[in-house]
Amino acid sequence: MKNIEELILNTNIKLTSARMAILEIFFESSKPLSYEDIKNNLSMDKATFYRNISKFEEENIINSFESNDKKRYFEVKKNAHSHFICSQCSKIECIHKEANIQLSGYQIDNIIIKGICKTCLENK
Amino acid sequence: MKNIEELILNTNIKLTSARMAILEIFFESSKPLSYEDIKNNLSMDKATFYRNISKFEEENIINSFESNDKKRYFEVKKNAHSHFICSQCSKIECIHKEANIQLSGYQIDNIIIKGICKTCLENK
DNA sequence: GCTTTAATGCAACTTAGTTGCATATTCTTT
DNA sequence: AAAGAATATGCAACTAAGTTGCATTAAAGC
Repeated sequence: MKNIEELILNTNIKLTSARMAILEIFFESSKPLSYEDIKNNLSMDKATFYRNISKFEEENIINSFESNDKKRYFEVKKNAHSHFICSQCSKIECIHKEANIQLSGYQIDNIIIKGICKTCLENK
Repeated sequence: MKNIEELILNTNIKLTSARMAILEIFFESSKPLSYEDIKNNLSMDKATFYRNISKFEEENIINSFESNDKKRYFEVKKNAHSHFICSQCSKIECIHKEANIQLSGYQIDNIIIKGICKTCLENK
Protein backbone atom coordinates (compact mmCIF):
# COMPACT_ATOMS: atom_id res chain seq x y z
CA MET A 1 0.00 0.00 0.00
CA LYS A 2 1.88 2.98 -1.31
CA ASN A 3 -0.06 5.84 0.37
CA ILE A 4 0.91 4.65 3.83
CA GLU A 5 4.58 4.79 3.03
CA GLU A 6 4.17 8.29 1.67
CA LEU A 7 2.16 9.30 4.71
CA ILE A 8 5.08 8.47 6.96
CA LEU A 9 7.71 9.92 4.63
CA ASN A 10 5.87 13.24 4.75
CA THR A 11 6.64 13.44 8.47
CA ASN A 12 9.95 13.39 10.28
CA ILE A 13 9.52 10.00 11.82
CA LYS A 14 11.30 6.92 10.50
CA LEU A 15 9.69 4.40 8.20
CA THR A 16 9.62 1.07 10.02
CA SER A 17 7.75 -2.15 9.46
CA ALA A 18 5.95 -1.79 12.78
CA ARG A 19 4.56 1.58 11.71
CA MET A 20 3.51 0.24 8.34
CA ALA A 21 1.74 -2.68 9.99
CA ILE A 22 -0.20 -0.44 12.38
CA LEU A 23 -1.27 2.01 9.71
CA GLU A 24 -2.31 -0.72 7.29
CA ILE A 25 -4.73 -2.11 9.84
CA PHE A 26 -6.23 1.27 10.58
CA PHE A 27 -6.47 2.15 6.92
CA GLU A 28 -8.43 -0.96 6.16
CA SER A 29 -10.78 -0.62 9.10
CA SER A 30 -14.12 1.12 8.79
CA LYS A 31 -14.38 1.74 12.50
CA PRO A 32 -12.16 2.84 15.40
CA LEU A 33 -10.10 0.07 16.99
CA SER A 34 -8.46 -0.42 20.37
CA TYR A 35 -5.14 -2.14 21.02
CA GLU A 36 -7.10 -5.07 22.37
CA ASP A 37 -8.98 -5.35 19.07
CA ILE A 38 -5.89 -5.79 16.95
CA LYS A 39 -3.15 -7.13 19.17
CA ASN A 40 -3.46 -10.58 17.64
CA ASN A 41 -2.78 -9.12 14.21
CA LEU A 42 0.32 -7.35 15.41
CA SER A 43 3.70 -8.94 16.00
CA MET A 44 5.15 -6.00 17.92
CA ASP A 45 5.23 -5.37 21.64
CA LYS A 46 2.48 -3.21 23.11
CA ALA A 47 5.04 -0.60 24.12
CA THR A 48 5.95 -0.21 20.47
CA PHE A 49 2.31 0.04 19.52
CA TYR A 50 1.49 2.75 22.02
CA ARG A 51 4.68 4.71 21.36
CA ASN A 52 3.91 4.72 17.67
CA ILE A 53 0.33 5.75 18.26
CA SER A 54 1.64 8.75 20.19
CA LYS A 55 3.88 9.67 17.28
CA PHE A 56 1.01 9.32 14.84
CA GLU A 57 -1.09 11.62 16.96
CA GLU A 58 1.68 14.21 17.10
CA GLU A 59 1.93 13.99 13.33
CA ASN A 60 -1.84 14.29 13.00
CA ILE A 61 -2.21 10.98 11.21
CA ILE A 62 -4.40 9.39 13.84
CA ASN A 63 -7.28 10.43 16.10
CA SER A 64 -8.05 8.85 19.43
CA PHE A 65 -10.74 8.94 22.07
CA GLU A 66 -11.60 7.03 25.20
CA SER A 67 -14.74 4.96 25.30
CA ASN A 68 -16.67 3.87 28.34
CA ASP A 69 -15.06 0.46 28.38
CA LYS A 70 -11.94 2.21 29.71
CA LYS A 71 -10.06 1.69 26.46
CA ARG A 72 -8.68 4.14 23.94
CA TYR A 73 -9.86 3.81 20.37
CA PHE A 74 -7.84 4.88 17.37
CA GLU A 75 -8.69 5.81 13.83
CA VAL A 76 -6.86 7.15 10.80
CA LYS A 77 -7.85 10.72 9.98
CA LYS A 78 -9.46 10.34 6.59
CA ASN A 79 -12.99 11.61 6.10
CA ALA A 80 -14.05 13.57 9.16
CA HIS A 81 -17.05 12.16 11.00
CA SER A 82 -18.56 11.87 14.46
CA HIS A 83 -18.89 8.92 16.81
CA PHE A 84 -21.72 7.64 18.90
CA ILE A 85 -20.88 5.67 22.04
CA CYS A 86 -23.65 3.72 23.73
CA SER A 87 -23.44 3.97 27.52
CA GLN A 88 -25.27 0.69 27.83
CA CYS A 89 -23.67 -1.73 25.36
CA SER A 90 -20.50 0.32 24.75
CA LYS A 91 -20.82 -0.08 20.99
CA ILE A 92 -19.18 2.64 18.91
CA GLU A 93 -20.87 3.80 15.73
CA CYS A 94 -19.53 6.18 13.12
CA ILE A 95 -21.95 8.98 12.34
CA HIS A 96 -21.53 10.41 8.88
CA LYS A 97 -24.18 13.07 9.28
CA GLU A 98 -22.93 16.63 9.32
CA ALA A 99 -22.67 17.90 12.90
CA ASN A 100 -23.37 21.58 13.09
CA ILE A 101 -21.09 22.87 15.80
CA GLN A 102 -18.97 25.96 15.36
CA LEU A 103 -16.47 27.21 17.91
CA SER A 104 -14.48 30.14 16.64
CA GLY A 105 -10.82 29.99 17.64
CA TYR A 106 -10.99 26.27 18.37
CA GLN A 107 -9.79 23.35 16.26
CA ILE A 108 -12.32 20.53 16.22
CA ASP A 109 -10.91 17.07 15.54
CA ASN A 110 -13.64 14.73 16.66
CA ILE A 111 -17.17 14.83 18.00
CA ILE A 112 -18.26 12.09 20.36
CA ILE A 113 -21.91 11.69 21.18
CA LYS A 114 -22.75 9.69 24.28
CA GLY A 115 -26.16 8.22 24.89
CA ILE A 116 -28.20 5.08 24.36
CA CYS A 117 -28.25 3.46 20.96
CA LYS A 118 -31.28 2.42 18.97
CA THR A 119 -30.85 -1.28 19.68
CA CYS A 120 -30.58 -0.83 23.43
CA LEU A 121 -33.57 1.52 23.52
CA GLU A 122 -35.71 -0.94 21.60
CA ASN A 123 -34.81 -3.83 23.91
CA LYS A 124 -36.05 -2.08 27.04
CA MET B 1 -29.97 21.77 50.40
CA LYS B 2 -33.44 20.38 50.09
CA ASN B 3 -33.50 19.49 46.34
CA ILE B 4 -30.73 16.96 46.73
CA GLU B 5 -32.62 15.04 49.36
CA GLU B 6 -35.67 14.98 47.15
CA LEU B 7 -33.61 13.90 44.19
CA ILE B 8 -32.57 10.76 46.03
CA LEU B 9 -35.98 10.13 47.56
CA ASN B 10 -37.46 10.05 44.07
CA THR B 11 -35.38 6.99 43.30
CA ASN B 12 -35.27 3.63 45.00
CA ILE B 13 -31.85 4.05 46.52
CA LYS B 14 -31.30 4.85 50.16
CA LEU B 15 -30.64 8.32 51.45
CA THR B 16 -27.21 8.30 53.08
CA SER B 17 -24.82 11.02 54.16
CA ALA B 18 -22.22 9.83 51.66
CA ARG B 19 -24.67 10.30 48.82
CA MET B 20 -25.70 13.71 50.06
CA ALA B 21 -22.05 14.77 50.30
CA ILE B 22 -21.26 13.66 46.75
CA LEU B 23 -24.30 15.30 45.23
CA GLU B 24 -23.77 18.57 47.10
CA ILE B 25 -20.31 18.91 45.61
CA PHE B 26 -21.52 18.22 42.10
CA PHE B 27 -24.49 20.54 42.49
CA GLU B 28 -22.26 23.42 43.49
CA SER B 29 -19.72 22.86 40.75
CA SER B 30 -19.94 24.66 37.43
CA LYS B 31 -17.77 22.11 35.68
CA PRO B 32 -17.30 18.32 35.55
CA LEU B 33 -15.12 16.86 38.29
CA SER B 34 -13.08 13.69 38.67
CA TYR B 35 -12.65 11.67 41.86
CA GLU B 36 -9.14 13.07 42.09
CA ASP B 37 -10.53 16.60 42.04
CA ILE B 38 -12.72 16.16 45.07
CA LYS B 39 -11.29 13.32 47.11
CA ASN B 40 -9.93 15.75 49.71
CA ASN B 41 -13.43 17.09 50.28
CA LEU B 42 -14.84 13.63 50.79
CA SER B 43 -14.57 11.55 53.93
CA MET B 44 -15.70 8.32 52.33
CA ASP B 45 -13.65 5.55 50.79
CA LYS B 46 -13.16 5.62 47.03
CA ALA B 47 -15.08 2.37 46.69
CA THR B 48 -18.09 4.09 48.20
CA PHE B 49 -17.64 7.05 45.90
CA TYR B 50 -17.48 4.95 42.74
CA ARG B 51 -20.30 2.65 43.77
CA ASN B 52 -22.52 5.63 44.42
CA ILE B 53 -21.56 7.23 41.14
CA SER B 54 -22.69 4.03 39.40
CA LYS B 55 -26.01 4.20 41.21
CA PHE B 56 -26.44 7.85 40.26
CA GLU B 57 -25.81 6.99 36.65
CA GLU B 58 -28.37 4.19 36.74
CA GLU B 59 -30.83 6.63 38.26
CA ASN B 60 -29.98 9.22 35.61
CA ILE B 61 -28.89 11.82 38.13
CA ILE B 62 -25.31 12.01 36.89
CA ASN B 63 -23.50 12.01 33.56
CA SER B 64 -19.95 10.85 33.04
CA PHE B 65 -17.34 10.80 30.34
CA GLU B 66 -13.68 9.91 30.07
CA SER B 67 -11.19 12.62 29.31
CA ASN B 68 -7.77 12.20 27.78
CA ASP B 69 -6.02 12.31 31.14
CA LYS B 70 -7.35 8.79 31.69
CA LYS B 71 -9.83 9.92 34.30
CA ARG B 72 -13.59 9.87 34.37
CA TYR B 73 -15.39 13.15 34.91
CA PHE B 74 -18.80 13.45 36.49
CA GLU B 75 -21.51 16.07 36.40
CA VAL B 76 -25.03 16.46 37.68
CA LYS B 77 -27.60 16.42 34.88
CA LYS B 78 -29.07 19.88 35.10
CA ASN B 79 -29.05 22.07 32.03
CA ALA B 80 -27.93 20.01 29.05
CA HIS B 81 -24.75 21.23 27.39
CA SER B 82 -21.73 19.99 25.48
CA HIS B 83 -18.08 19.64 26.49
CA PHE B 84 -14.87 20.56 24.78
CA ILE B 85 -11.75 18.57 25.68
CA CYS B 86 -8.39 19.93 24.58
CA SER B 87 -6.08 17.16 23.36
CA GLN B 88 -3.09 19.27 24.25
CA CYS B 89 -3.72 20.73 27.72
CA SER B 90 -6.55 18.34 28.67
CA LYS B 91 -8.69 21.22 29.91
CA ILE B 92 -12.45 20.61 29.84
CA GLU B 93 -14.78 23.46 28.92
CA CYS B 94 -18.55 23.50 29.04
CA ILE B 95 -20.10 24.64 25.79
CA HIS B 96 -23.50 26.18 26.19
CA LYS B 97 -24.08 26.70 22.51
CA GLU B 98 -26.80 24.63 20.94
CA ALA B 99 -25.32 21.63 19.15
CA ASN B 100 -27.39 20.68 16.18
CA ILE B 101 -27.20 16.92 15.99
CA GLN B 102 -30.23 14.74 15.47
CA LEU B 103 -30.19 10.96 15.52
CA SER B 104 -33.62 9.48 15.29
CA GLY B 105 -34.10 6.48 17.52
CA TYR B 106 -31.12 7.39 19.70
CA GLN B 107 -31.04 9.02 23.11
CA ILE B 108 -28.35 11.69 23.31
CA ASP B 109 -27.01 12.42 26.80
CA ASN B 110 -23.80 14.28 26.20
CA ILE B 111 -21.76 15.68 23.33
CA ILE B 112 -17.98 15.76 23.68
CA ILE B 113 -15.94 17.74 21.22
CA LYS B 114 -12.26 16.91 21.02
CA GLY B 115 -9.71 19.25 19.51
CA ILE B 116 -7.31 22.02 20.41
CA CYS B 117 -8.53 24.90 22.54
CA LYS B 118 -8.16 28.58 21.80
CA THR B 119 -5.37 29.11 24.33
CA CYS B 120 -3.25 26.24 23.04
CA LEU B 121 -3.73 27.33 19.43
CA GLU B 122 -2.68 30.88 20.24
CA ASN B 123 0.48 29.75 22.05
CA LYS B 124 1.83 27.83 19.08
C1' DG C 1 -37.38 -1.47 68.63
C1' DC C 2 -36.65 -5.44 65.57
C1' DT C 3 -35.71 -7.31 61.07
C1' DT C 4 -34.56 -7.10 56.48
C1' DT C 5 -32.08 -5.03 53.03
C1' DA C 6 -28.82 -2.15 51.19
C1' DA C 7 -24.53 0.80 52.04
C1' DT C 8 -19.86 1.36 53.80
C1' DG C 9 -14.72 0.67 54.77
C1' DC C 10 -10.83 -1.80 54.15
C1' DA C 11 -7.53 -4.25 51.65
C1' DA C 12 -6.44 -6.77 47.86
C1' DC C 13 -6.95 -6.91 43.05
C1' DT C 14 -7.38 -5.70 37.89
C1' DT C 15 -5.78 -3.93 33.65
C1' DA C 16 -4.90 -0.39 30.03
C1' DG C 17 -1.26 2.07 29.30
C1' DT C 18 3.78 3.78 30.47
C1' DT C 19 8.81 3.75 31.40
C1' DG C 20 13.87 2.43 31.74
C1' DC C 21 17.27 0.26 29.57
C1' DA C 22 19.93 -2.68 26.57
C1' DT C 23 19.80 -3.96 21.77
C1' DA C 24 18.53 -3.46 16.96
C1' DT C 25 17.23 -0.79 12.99
C1' DT C 26 16.91 3.28 10.09
C1' DC C 27 18.91 7.21 7.88
C1' DT C 28 22.73 10.27 6.92
C1' DT C 29 27.45 11.35 5.87
C1' DT C 30 31.59 10.59 3.79
C1' DA D 1 29.11 0.75 0.69
C1' DA D 2 30.67 1.22 5.52
C1' DA D 3 30.61 3.86 9.57
C1' DG D 4 28.33 6.79 12.78
C1' DA D 5 24.54 9.29 14.85
C1' DA D 6 19.88 9.09 15.93
C1' DT D 7 15.87 6.87 16.63
C1' DA D 8 12.90 2.53 17.21
C1' DT D 9 12.12 -1.88 19.40
C1' DG D 10 11.42 -5.70 22.96
C1' DC D 11 11.33 -7.02 27.46
C1' DA D 12 10.14 -6.66 32.06
C1' DA D 13 8.87 -3.96 35.68
C1' DC D 14 5.89 -0.36 36.92
C1' DT D 15 1.67 3.05 37.46
C1' DA D 16 -2.77 4.41 38.80
C1' DA D 17 -7.79 4.79 38.07
C1' DG D 18 -11.22 2.10 39.05
C1' DT D 19 -13.28 -2.59 40.90
C1' DT D 20 -14.40 -6.51 44.00
C1' DG D 21 -15.02 -9.62 48.17
C1' DC D 22 -16.22 -9.63 52.60
C1' DA D 23 -17.17 -8.40 57.28
C1' DT D 24 -19.47 -4.57 59.55
C1' DT D 25 -22.74 -0.75 59.89
C1' DA D 26 -26.60 2.06 58.82
C1' DA D 27 -31.29 2.88 56.61
C1' DA D 28 -36.19 1.66 55.73
C1' DG D 29 -40.25 -1.22 56.42
C1' DC D 30 -43.18 -3.36 59.79
